[in-house]
Amino acid sequence: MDLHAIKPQHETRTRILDAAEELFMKHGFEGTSMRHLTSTAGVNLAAVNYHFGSKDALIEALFRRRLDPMNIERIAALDKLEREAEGKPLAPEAIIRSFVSTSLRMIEDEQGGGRNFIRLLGRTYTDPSKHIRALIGQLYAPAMERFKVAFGRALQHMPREELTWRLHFMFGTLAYTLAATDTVQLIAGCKQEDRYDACLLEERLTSFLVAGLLGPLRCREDVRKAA
Amino acid sequence: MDLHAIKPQHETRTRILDAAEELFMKHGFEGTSMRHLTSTAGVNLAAVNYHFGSKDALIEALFRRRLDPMNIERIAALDKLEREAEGKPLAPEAIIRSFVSTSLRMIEDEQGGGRNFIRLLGRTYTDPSKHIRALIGQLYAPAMERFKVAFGRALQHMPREELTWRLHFMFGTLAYTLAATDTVQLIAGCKQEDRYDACLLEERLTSFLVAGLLGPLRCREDVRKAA
DNA sequence: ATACGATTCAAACGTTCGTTTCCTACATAC
DNA sequence: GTATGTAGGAAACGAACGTTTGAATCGTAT
Repeated sequence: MDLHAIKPQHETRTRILDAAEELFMKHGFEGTSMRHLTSTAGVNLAAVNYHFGSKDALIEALFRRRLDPMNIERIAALDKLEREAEGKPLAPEAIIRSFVSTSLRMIEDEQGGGRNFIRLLGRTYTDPSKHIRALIGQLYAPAMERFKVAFGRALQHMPREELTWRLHFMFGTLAYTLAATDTVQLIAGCKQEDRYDACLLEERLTSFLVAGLLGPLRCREDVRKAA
Repeated sequence: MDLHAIKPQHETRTRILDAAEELFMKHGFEGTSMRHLTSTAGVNLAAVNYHFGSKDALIEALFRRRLDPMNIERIAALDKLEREAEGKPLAPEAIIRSFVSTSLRMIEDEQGGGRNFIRLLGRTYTDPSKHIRALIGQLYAPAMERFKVAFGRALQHMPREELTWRLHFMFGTLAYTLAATDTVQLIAGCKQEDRYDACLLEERLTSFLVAGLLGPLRCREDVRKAA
């Protein structure tokens, strides 16, 4: 339990988590067998159950490892924004950026498994398993609450209900963008080169989200008339 | 092979497809076993392999049954728009509507399994399996090409590359919205009542997408400066 | 009545799944 | 030295998987 023993102590766990990110991203949770997973990680078949307890517990540990620091970072970025604004309302674009860039920067993490995780995460928002969706929702809850309040303050003229929906759409756009880093082919004709240019992607995505969030409100009559 | 024999002939197939939509949506492809599927459908375990050949072939048939008519309907709606416009460029909002409303109207299909299918479809755009994503892409290809051209004509000032990305974002927003009809809780505080009001949802989603699509372009300098 | 193709059925196929067991290896503490 | 607790490894567990088989059943045409 001494300090100089810590690294080898956790090495197996880390190898398992890294392999899990890669394989769960490639083949899904149910599509990845423990045998495939442990042999990719270069550990014994029993290692997952020894270190994590079960496959489900491994999945939970996998998301906690990345998501908790990510959301802490997001909240810190928002805190910094608000400190600098000194009480003045924040620009919606700045709030969006502080949320989005945390995810996008991880896409460029080539050597670390960040990119694998991000794609996996984007897809898991709509995972079939209620249990997994609940886990993700729970891990996101603190940051989400914080950002909802911030957007509410920045857009005081917008009805709360409308805001909730627009945040939902924004969140969905981000999730899909993260998950579909190679589904771009669906909308054929995309150049390969800038697919992973996270900086350019952040600009494109941000301006889309800002426009969507600030788009003109429709009054009830408009809605009824269109129906 | 006579006409009066057709209904019972296809009843088992239909029962299987309906049950598959429900269970694949609830538990995913790999999470749904043939035993669970066939017992839910009220048919024999061997029926799937007899009528479809394999589980994979069933998945393909499932998507073809709904997606082909949907895309035909979409293209027809676009044709009608262009006929009525008599050569004048179409309003982007009208194009968006003709794509989106086909999906959203199916959400309200309670008794038919339309809602199940739509949620399943929205999630499958980012399915782990390359094979399945390729299938979806192939089934969408004709309609997608058609809509890309229509948007290109409606937005001649927009660089093709930018347009491609915005269509990608729009498609993602729609996909997530369809898939996450109960993940709305992530952005907590949503009223239950209007969750499935497809008409209201269409208005909200359309105005978000229109705003995002038409949002201000950023010139290269803006992008660089922000980086 | 008989023959025949299409469909349904119970049972079994071999494989793979997540998990567990039990043994060994190796530290550190006494 | 011996004891002790942590980690790795080989083998096996029972259960569940997708698929196949061969016989039974049905409706229809001869």
